[in-house]
Amino acid sequence: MPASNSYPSPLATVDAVVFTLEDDQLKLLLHRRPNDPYADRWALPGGVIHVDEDRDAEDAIRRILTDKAGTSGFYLEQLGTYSGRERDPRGWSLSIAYMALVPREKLDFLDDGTISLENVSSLPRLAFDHDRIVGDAVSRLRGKGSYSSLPASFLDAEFTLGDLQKAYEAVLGAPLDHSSFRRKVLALDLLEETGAYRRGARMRPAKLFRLKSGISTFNRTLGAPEG
Amino acid sequence: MPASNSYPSPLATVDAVVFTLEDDQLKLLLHRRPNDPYADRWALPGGVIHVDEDRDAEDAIRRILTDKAGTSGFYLEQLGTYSGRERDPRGWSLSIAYMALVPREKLDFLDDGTISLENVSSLPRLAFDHDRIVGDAVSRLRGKGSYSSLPASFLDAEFTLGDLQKAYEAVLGAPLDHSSFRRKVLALDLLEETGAYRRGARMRPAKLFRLKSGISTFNRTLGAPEG
DNA sequence: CTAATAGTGTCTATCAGACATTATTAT
DNA sequence: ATAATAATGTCTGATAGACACTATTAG
Repeated sequence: MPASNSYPSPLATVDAVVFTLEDDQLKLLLHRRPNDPYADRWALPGGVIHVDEDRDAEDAIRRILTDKAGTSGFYLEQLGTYSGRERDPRGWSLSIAYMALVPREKLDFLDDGTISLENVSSLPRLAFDHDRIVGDAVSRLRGKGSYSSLPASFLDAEFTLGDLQKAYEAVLGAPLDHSSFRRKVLALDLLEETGAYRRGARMRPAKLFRLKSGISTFNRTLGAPEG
Repeated sequence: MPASNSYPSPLATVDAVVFTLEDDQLKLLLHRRPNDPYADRWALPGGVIHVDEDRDAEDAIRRILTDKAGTSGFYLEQLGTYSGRERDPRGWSLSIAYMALVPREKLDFLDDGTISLENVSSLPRLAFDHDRIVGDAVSRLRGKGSYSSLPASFLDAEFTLGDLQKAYEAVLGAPLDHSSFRRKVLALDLLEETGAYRRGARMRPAKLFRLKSGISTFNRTLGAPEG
């Protein structure tokens, strides 16, 4: 319920946890802060909403990610909003946090030391409350990974079942049974064969698949995140 | 990444979708707007964040719900943030939306026509983008209802398995098999008997249970929201 | 007795997980 | 032939869903 004008509005920003897969490892994109507060500390890429330019908050984070990571057309989902008096030393602030899943090849940034890909399991301490945001993002990714086709967002449009299984394993952090994985994924009827094959050194060629339509949520679980 | 001060911040508000159970029906709390825009239209209860008074956004919505619905100590979860230039005719705005689950007896409001409980399946058209927020809230509630103990939040501290099943059925919008429900709920080991019984007219007394600890997410599904 | 809800027992189709086996390529 | 990955086959224990049955109260 938007209303009156007697109260000052808190500073509104957007931040993103950008996941990608590199060497079968789950990594995320960090940005080194040039200025105070938390100068030189790693932080999530983000920025201030431009009310004259951004149609909504999602617009704002897409603009910023295109600027900082040279990427567009990726999976993006709102994580939640982090707010309060304590999270920024400059005062009451509010950040709408997003989670993005990007294939490694779509990321294009200057490797000048201000942007870096870090392994999710060995992150440095981050600025603001960004450690907490990353924790929430990893939980969400793991959770959704077990009942949706989310991990396919890390892959190119065409991929093999082996690629897909590796993506799921990286997301869930656990190995999956080869046979069960294939059986269940194919039973979900989300993939279609392209007709082509990928050939590699000294091995049987693998069928290439692509995602069928817009369906992305399963009824059956794929891996076992827990017991 | 909170930052500079050259851009104006959008108006920041909080709104809540307050669910409750009345006559085994899923209902939600609406508030009739006294002023423009959308004067006389039903809307979600909400209000502006008071940066001098509220520690964070959750604090703000709790303050407002206590004022408008006379309730506190209920289940509250952030739904998401709705933002943009179009959602409020007065300009770029941002609302952090919450979902609350409250037992009917804990709701205490004046029945003066400005606050009302409406059946979820027959809602009037709401102000702003509140129809969309309610839709998202119902989806979330249904989704979580099938793999968590969320629906128990509608009940008092002590309840029978029959009460619990009715809560699940109201949330999921479908009848559940009596025997399977009991078997699965008890297997989850989330409940403990109080030792007492509830007696009713012409029927066998039912054991009273309470929720055990803070656990609330299942590994097994309870109802079938889909197939 | 009956009505009403509480609570238990059992059968069956399905399916996840484990594991074994066969297939196809490059060297 | 061998190494490597792709793809298929089969067995088994667990369990969701359906349904029938028994238990305990008030009137």
